[in-house]
Amino acid sequence: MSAHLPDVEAWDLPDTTYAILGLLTFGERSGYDLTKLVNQTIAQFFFRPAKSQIYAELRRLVAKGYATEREVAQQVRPDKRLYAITDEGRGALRSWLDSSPTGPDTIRSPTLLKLSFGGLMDRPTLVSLIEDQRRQATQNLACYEVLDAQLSEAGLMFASMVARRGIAHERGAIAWATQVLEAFDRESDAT
Amino acid sequence: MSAHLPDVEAWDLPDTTYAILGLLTFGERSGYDLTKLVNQTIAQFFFRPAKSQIYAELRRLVAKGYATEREVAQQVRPDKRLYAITDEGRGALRSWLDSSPTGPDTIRSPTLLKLSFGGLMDRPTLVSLIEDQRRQATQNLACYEVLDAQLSEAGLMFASMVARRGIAHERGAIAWATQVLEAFDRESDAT
DNA sequence: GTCATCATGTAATCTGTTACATGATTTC
DNA sequence: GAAATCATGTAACAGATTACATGATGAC
Repeated sequence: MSAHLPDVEAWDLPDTTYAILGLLTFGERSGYDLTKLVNQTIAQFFFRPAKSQIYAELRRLVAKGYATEREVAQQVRPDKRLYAITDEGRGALRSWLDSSPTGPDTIRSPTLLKLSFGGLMDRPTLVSLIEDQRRQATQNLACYEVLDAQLSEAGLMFASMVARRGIAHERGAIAWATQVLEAFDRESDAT
Repeated sequence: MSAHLPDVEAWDLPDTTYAILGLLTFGERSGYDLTKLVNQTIAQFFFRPAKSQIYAELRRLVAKGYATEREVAQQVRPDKRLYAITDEGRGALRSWLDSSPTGPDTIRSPTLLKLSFGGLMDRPTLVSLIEDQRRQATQNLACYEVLDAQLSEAGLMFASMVARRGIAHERGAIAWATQVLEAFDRESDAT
């Protein structure tokens, strides 16, 4: 029974797939175009798939019927394949966007991992580990702030919100690093 | 020439490997023990390898000479293999800890990814996306705070520092979410 | 002229996740 | 006695990174 129901099915693809699908809503693109896009968009800061993966996702989108592929011959540049989102694809994207719950954020922090074993490090190394972290966060913060200003100005509200999450993140990192460094200072004094 | 120099070689293993190696400094453990350890230690919050990966890393550590393996027969429980760090392993761990630069933090945030395509969502869905995020962050914050208190009390300074990074992170998330929700409110009013 | 960069991608590898297996022991 | 948990892992698969390839064009 219910053989004519549209397959309820698989919106359970990896996030990466939907990211690419989402970018295709901006228009027909090649794998190369998309690679540049992800490296330029804010997507960059919290999500940066390798290009070979982008190509893999494009193949999958076509297989699923979420995008169409068409070959374009070029004389001076290598031939390319352009991908365009289909109505099916738009539908899938929408239902992913609407789906809930959304997965939790995950952080990979080599710094925190090293710090966990801080007992095995000597003090100067530890201090520079945290100082590096703070320096990096300070730089990132500056980038995000410039970006946010540009995006706001351009009226790209959502992109700007994402950039602001970056700002919040880096401020948190800086405050934390400062606190940790102070703790080290106090400890040294107490010796 | 220089055939007798000790292989300068590979401290360029994945962080996961060093994480396991680091845990082995607490003593001889089985894969099962380590699995529990990573799920209990603070490591949990920013780093949570699957157990099958832990077993894979243990095999690699043995192959590298960074750990030794010994089989222990048990009658009532299944037999097990215990792994112990070697001096070589301690050396490798140290040089990883001391090495710099440390890789940058990376964040995977499905919420931010969805928000990037916020233009395709309707307002209520967007709002609940952010509200969910804030709710989640609030819960995490509570966990971290309890944890930090316990760790501080126990004198586990480094673990406590890591927990505090979690606290900073979640506070940032909450502040950001609040700001975004206010922006949505203002927008609705302005209609 | 050499080297970087644009413009397109594929192939090989490796990391990480989910699913599978198994037998004893406690819990309800 | 059925269901959950302890205790120990392996196997299969999927996601992601790095390395490889190729030819033009612009920079120095």
